Amino acid sequence: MAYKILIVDDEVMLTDLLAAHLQNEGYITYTANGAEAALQQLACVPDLILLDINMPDTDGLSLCKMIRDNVACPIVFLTARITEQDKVNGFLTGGDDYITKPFGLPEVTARIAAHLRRDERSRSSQKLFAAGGLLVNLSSRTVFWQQREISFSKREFDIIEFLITNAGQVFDRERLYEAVWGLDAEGDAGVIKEHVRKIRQKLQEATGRTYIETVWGVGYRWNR
Amino acid sequence: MAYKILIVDDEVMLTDLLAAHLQNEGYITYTANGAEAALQQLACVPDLILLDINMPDTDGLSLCKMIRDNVACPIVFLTARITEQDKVNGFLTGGDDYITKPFGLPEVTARIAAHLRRDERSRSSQKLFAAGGLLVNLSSRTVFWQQREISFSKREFDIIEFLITNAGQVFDRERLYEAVWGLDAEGDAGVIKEHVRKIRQKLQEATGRTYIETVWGVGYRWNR
DNA sequence: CAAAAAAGTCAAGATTCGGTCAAGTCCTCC
DNA sequence: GGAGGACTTGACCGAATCTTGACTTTTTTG
Repeated sequence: MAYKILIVDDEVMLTDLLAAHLQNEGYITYTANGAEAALQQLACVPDLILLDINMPDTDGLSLCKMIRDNVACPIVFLTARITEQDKVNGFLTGGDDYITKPFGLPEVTARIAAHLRRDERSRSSQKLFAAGGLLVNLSSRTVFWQQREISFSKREFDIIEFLITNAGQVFDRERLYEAVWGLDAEGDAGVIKEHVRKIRQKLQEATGRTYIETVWGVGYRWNR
Repeated sequence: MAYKILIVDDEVMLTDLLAAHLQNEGYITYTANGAEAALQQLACVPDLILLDINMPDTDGLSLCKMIRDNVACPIVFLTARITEQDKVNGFLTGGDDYITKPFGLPEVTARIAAHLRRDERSRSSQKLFAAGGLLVNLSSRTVFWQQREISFSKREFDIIEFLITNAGQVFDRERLYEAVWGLDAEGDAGVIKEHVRKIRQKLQEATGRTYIETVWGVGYRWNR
């Protein structure tokens, strides 16, 4: 299967060069020369994004956040340099990487290939979710905030697990109930309300946020 | 999109009954009354298979294996009972499920619907529409303009979703009402006027345009 | 140009939904 | 067999949303 790569940089010369090179390597490429164009191009649902975070007239961090909110693929940053501050700001999260300018084309292709391989492997069985200080480990069924563990009951964790592995998507209570209790479970999906309350309470207490958002009239959604 | 379901059982009465019922639910059905027929029918590339593993003259396990080697869709087993040994033998793998005989038709349809939904989710989890700076995400039910979210209520978003997935087409209020509220909904399609007003208001405020166009005497249309 | 028809606006009442709580049941581990 | 935690249930309340109907504006048509 051919991978789709979205290239975002303000310099047309550079995006074209990269696009030509990557097409040559067998990738399908999309380019965008600004923040707005980048967001539009997300509709192609790329497998990987090459992103210049130092584009003029663009707030790199919030563009990056927008991208992450809408697609779940690795982002490789093209940048003059990454400072410690950048890392703290959350530019780099789990699946991401950066390449400092100037760079050679072989370096770019090598990194891309490595990321796609890793992504491929981990997508099917990702067991660890990290999001802004919160660490959810599906294998050991534990949740940590900073160094401190937050304990959840079975049902509570099941709900978190389902939501977090489908982060960003909205599920109504029926679907959630079905997913956690099983297809043939009978009972009132209203229980979810109570469990969600408990989960939120614990998360709020420990982290100051609630993570699970209500979409009124529709259902719940895990917010990264 | 109509899903294709292959029904495999040696009892013609049963396959016919299931086929009739599922067609009624809007599925496209194919039937096979033996192992050989089943393998031939795989050519239709079904989205889900209902399979009796206790057919006479047939080794259920190897038939099942053959099927899996050729198509990658969930299989729901129809069986008298599943023993622990069956599970060990590998009848049940990741995406699969079983229904024990005797079963009711509602149970079958419920299971099928659930499996198809799950399958759908893993196949293409993000449904994104980008149009002129506007980013509409159907999975998370969010709408962004530049970096800023525009929030819509359930009905409002439902209307946007319908119009945007059928962008360019004109729908009269009756049709829109039917599409969003459901076929059997009773009520006045006049509500649409009010919801459209709210949608336009929010869009106008955020983006400076209205996107939903009135075709006088006919209906509404989403303009990119 | 005036009347009729269609579409848009507005405010208020009706309705639905989600959060919360308290109480009851079930289960497990001493 | 009892204590404690986990899971459910049902009722209630307030808030968000939906709907309605009267009214205004715009467009079409005779």
